[in-house]
Amino acid sequence: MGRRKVEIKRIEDKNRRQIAFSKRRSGLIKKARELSVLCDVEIALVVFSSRGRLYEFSSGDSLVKILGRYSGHYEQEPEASKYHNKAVLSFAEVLHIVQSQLEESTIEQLSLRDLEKLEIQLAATLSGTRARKSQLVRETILTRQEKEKLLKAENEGLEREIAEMEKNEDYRREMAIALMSNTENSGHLRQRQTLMLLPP
Amino acid sequence: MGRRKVEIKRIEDKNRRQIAFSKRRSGLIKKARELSVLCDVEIALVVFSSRGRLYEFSSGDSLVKILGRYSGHYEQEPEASKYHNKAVLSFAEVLHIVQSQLEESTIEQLSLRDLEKLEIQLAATLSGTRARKSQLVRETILTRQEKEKLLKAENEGLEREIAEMEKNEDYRREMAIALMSNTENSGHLRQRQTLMLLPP
DNA sequence: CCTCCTATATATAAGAT
DNA sequence: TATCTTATATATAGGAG
Repeated sequence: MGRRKVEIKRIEDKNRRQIAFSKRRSGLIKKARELSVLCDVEIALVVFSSRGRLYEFSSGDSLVKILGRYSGHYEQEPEASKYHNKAVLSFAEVLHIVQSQLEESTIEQLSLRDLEKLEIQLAATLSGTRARKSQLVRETILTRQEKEKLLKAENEGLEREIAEMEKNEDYRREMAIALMSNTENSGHLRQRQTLMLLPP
Repeated sequence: MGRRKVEIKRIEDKNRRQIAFSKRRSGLIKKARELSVLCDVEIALVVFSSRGRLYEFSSGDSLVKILGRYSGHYEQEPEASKYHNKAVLSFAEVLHIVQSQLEESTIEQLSLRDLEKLEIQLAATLSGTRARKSQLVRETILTRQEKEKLLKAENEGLEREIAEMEKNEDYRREMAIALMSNTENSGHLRQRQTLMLLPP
């Protein structure tokens, strides 16, 4: 698009590369914005320069919404939903670990803006792992036995989660959202849900 | 860039919007790929169509690498560093855990189980940032105008979430649970919760 | 939803400031 | 490095299949 055609391969000249980066980065972000506005869609774009600088664009109102759509996407994947159970297996455990790391330290001191950046990046990263996972899931076949084992473990995990939820008002909603994306059609959940809905 | 100039605002005609989405989406992804190749940088791009489909591009060699750059970025932020350090440390810890769990493998080679562990941890970290964010929001002094704006946006988001959920029986109860646990300080939610709890 | 077509609108490579 | 200029390369709107 310039005076001459450029091959799409790494630009070796450092100077030219930097100029191209600057121009194309802003062009890319502009395009992303246009697409999100014109077509009313959510877009998250993150660019890391080779020197570690971060550039980003997000159409995002709230990440909750984006993630909601995201899980919606996978929830509708029939193949994958069968196996999502697995993810719940260690959720409570891991959540506990991560929270104990983050809670105490300085996540508390981050600004809203910083938190949002963090969210965007986590979401982008997450989407990468999930995409890869669904690909794997399509290729994977689990035996019935394995499934049963997982279900059992999952129920144990859920009990812990619920216990935790009841301890911490602030996290309930987040937990539920997180759970939502991992518990789709799990029949063994219904009973527990019913208990929640119809407390004594 | 076509037969006529197009204003950058939501395309109301559904058909034209869909066509523009398809064309521009592929154009955007192409541009992202070109930028990452030409300038040798990491890029993550995620696009959610309004109907929940997911499109993405990632230059990502490995997530680990991207995460590494992420922490590098924040470690090098001079002004914010005193606040970021701790958080970055925590994040780095998480990263370390992930890495030690996965040992020598790259993300491309991870097992389903490992990917899910990674996903879980990311999701958990995200939930931590979101929880912290909503706390911050609550603590922040907002003008009445700002509050109204937020509530309106939130309700709109909720309406969409609910619309999506109503397509799927299995999620109703989970959402009800999630909403239930936030009844306390969100008056604007109550009405909707009732609807959720007592479906037609 | 694609692909192909064509006329135009945009993006951008070089160069200059 | 940021901006402006200009020639050219690309992207894409509208239409047809």
